[in-house]
Amino acid sequence: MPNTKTAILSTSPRVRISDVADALGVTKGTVSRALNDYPDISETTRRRVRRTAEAMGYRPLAQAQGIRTGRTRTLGLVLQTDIEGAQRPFLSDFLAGITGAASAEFWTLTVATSAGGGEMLSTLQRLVNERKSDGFILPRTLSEDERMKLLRELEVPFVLYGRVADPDRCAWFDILGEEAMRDAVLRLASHGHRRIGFVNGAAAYNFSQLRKEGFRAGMADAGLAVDETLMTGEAMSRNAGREATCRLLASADPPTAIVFAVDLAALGAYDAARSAGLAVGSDISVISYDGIPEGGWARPPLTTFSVDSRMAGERLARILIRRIRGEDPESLRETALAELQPGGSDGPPAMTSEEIAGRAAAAGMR
Amino acid sequence: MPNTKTAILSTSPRVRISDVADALGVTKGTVSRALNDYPDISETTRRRVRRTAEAMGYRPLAQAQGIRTGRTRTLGLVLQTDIEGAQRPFLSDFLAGITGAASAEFWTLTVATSAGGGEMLSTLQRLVNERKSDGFILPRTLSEDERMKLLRELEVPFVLYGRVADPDRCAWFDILGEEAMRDAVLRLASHGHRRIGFVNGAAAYNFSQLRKEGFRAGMADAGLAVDETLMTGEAMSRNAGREATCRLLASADPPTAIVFAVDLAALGAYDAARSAGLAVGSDISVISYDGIPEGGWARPPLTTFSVDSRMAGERLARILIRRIRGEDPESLRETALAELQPGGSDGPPAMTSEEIAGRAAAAGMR
DNA sequence: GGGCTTGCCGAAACCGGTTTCGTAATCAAT
DNA sequence: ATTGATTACGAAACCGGTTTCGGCAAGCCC
Repeated sequence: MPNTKTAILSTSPRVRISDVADALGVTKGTVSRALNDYPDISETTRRRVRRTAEAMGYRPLAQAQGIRTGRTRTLGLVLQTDIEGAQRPFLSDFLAGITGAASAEFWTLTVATSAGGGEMLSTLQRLVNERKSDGFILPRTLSEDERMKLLRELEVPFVLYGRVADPDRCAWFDILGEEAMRDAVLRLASHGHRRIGFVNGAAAYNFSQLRKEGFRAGMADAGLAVDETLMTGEAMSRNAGREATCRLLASADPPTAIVFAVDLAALGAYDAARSAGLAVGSDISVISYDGIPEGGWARPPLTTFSVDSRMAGERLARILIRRIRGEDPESLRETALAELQPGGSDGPPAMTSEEIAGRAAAAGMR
Repeated sequence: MPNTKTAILSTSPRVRISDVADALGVTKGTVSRALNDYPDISETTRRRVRRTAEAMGYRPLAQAQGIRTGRTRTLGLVLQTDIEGAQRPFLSDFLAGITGAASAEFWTLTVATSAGGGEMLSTLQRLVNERKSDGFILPRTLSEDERMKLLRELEVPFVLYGRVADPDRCAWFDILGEEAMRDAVLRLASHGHRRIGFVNGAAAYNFSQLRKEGFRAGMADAGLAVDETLMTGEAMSRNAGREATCRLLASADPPTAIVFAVDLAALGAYDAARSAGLAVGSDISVISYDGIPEGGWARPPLTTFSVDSRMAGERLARILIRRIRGEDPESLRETALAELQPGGSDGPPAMTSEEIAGRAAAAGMR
């Protein structure tokens, strides 16, 4: 009866697979197969191995497994840093969500950044090539997303934060922004608004298409006609939001309420309203989407549909892990709703469209 | 003459060390030693190996190296997510700095998060144990930093973002916040202010001690006496800043200017000033520190000393890499200055201390 | 010219795992 | 009882590197 050491009570040096094997009197191959659910291991042995491994605190070294399997239980996230503010406020929560869910299954997160789109692709390549990541979370899905194309080609698993028109081999998680936009319109309509404008985000993002559709759906549900002159977009920053608002206010028959696809842009509406001498929340109503903290500090606080970034990170991580483990992407598509966070930026219209036009003209917006 | 393949023109599969060795007609041991500067390789061979490896696009697989060497060219960063807003605005830039500098030397970044301090320590342990990180960047240095103690004990390299009293085996990078506080006082004094208050951050952070000293140094340089009743602290959020400001305004002989250690707190001063009917920038002057974007949107824009987080990330990454490579920590200590970003929140005093006291009393602050 | 270094490299062990292959033992079928 | 298939595991190769060890050849000294 050889090999009957009982090396329990592991000190600081790592417990290796051979330690577990020795303690059980089997070979490390057996331990490995038992832990990885190979079919040629008896149920009895599997249980014995499981128990002892657990008791000894054995955790396989991901990088050692990786040299044979090619996988190291690592998620990848490449952030694009040249885009306007966008992900800033959420980033911390988003990362917390991802790493929280990942570490629960003993996975980790590798983060990289890139400036331009080209650099983005080469960064993905590099991470794949150096096996620093088994798959990727792709935030900010574009309608035509080259990251997606590349990873499909390389046959590297990924999950989108956002949806996409061509769903071939795509897993995703997304917040139903279109529902929020729809609800925003209905809420404004119930306040009594009939002329409602829409300021969208950049058209390159897939979410912009969806939110626009949601706005239209809301208008239809409310029995209101969409005035195409009150639809504008490409507003991803506070400044762009201010300019877009000024354009709407300067129109012949300005809106009494505006729905924004992006909070940052909605904050610009505050600046524009101040210039025109209009009070946000009464003279002009604003509802937006994102739930950034600055919205809560604004006066009046911004009414917005807030997104739980931490939950998004968690669910994305879990989906990606299942995807990497080989599950069918078609079955890995989840969505959630944004949550209305009522502020003081919307209410019954205190002014008519004509009166607003007058104020705007007086402020020299026309 | 065996082994004379010339497997140039690598296709998609990785170039392995054995490919390089075969191409040169040497063993992989020789290639490895040549690339890692072993002394027992002739200069001629070393150059030949270098050139061929480069030409073939060979990059060693970090995880494969790691199983023998224990190191995988990976930096670690553990973010604490339960603390108020603090790092939010900078995080994206900070990460961009770290990963930019890291990837330039073919290193990567592993990010983890933790809620409490205890979880923080176990997360560090886990990353070290699973060899997911060769060393750590520790942001937000505390005066008594347990992370530091743990890593010292485990003999894992780290670099502080911030300085610390006990510099034993510590490398660091820091912004000289005390200099900024000093300059802030001098600027206010040159405006003509003589009663200047100070609102510090949380005392647990080492930077708070330093910034307080900087404030005192500035007062001394300006020939002004420090009134201890005008010194307060623990203001890390907008709300806390508002409350601290109210306390100062409610004092018998309130300040005409306040220096803040943290931008977020300074924004709270805007709220307090509004409540008291005081105009920031004239009735009451404010200068702060951090350079968060919200400061620029405030009205008037916040005068602040801004920190280049991207540069901080870059330098921290470079220092940590050198530290991991074995350089002496004593030689790895760098600092930089914050840069004054003038806004409209400071200027010559438009009111006396008595007048301010009157306004505060009228607003019911007393 | 013989012994002793020294420089330089090949051979092989090693790191901590996974996976293939072969085979002893068990079981079912003839 | 013999055969054939199955089960369950040991032995060993393997992944892509690093590091130790040993030995050949050239250089040095006397």
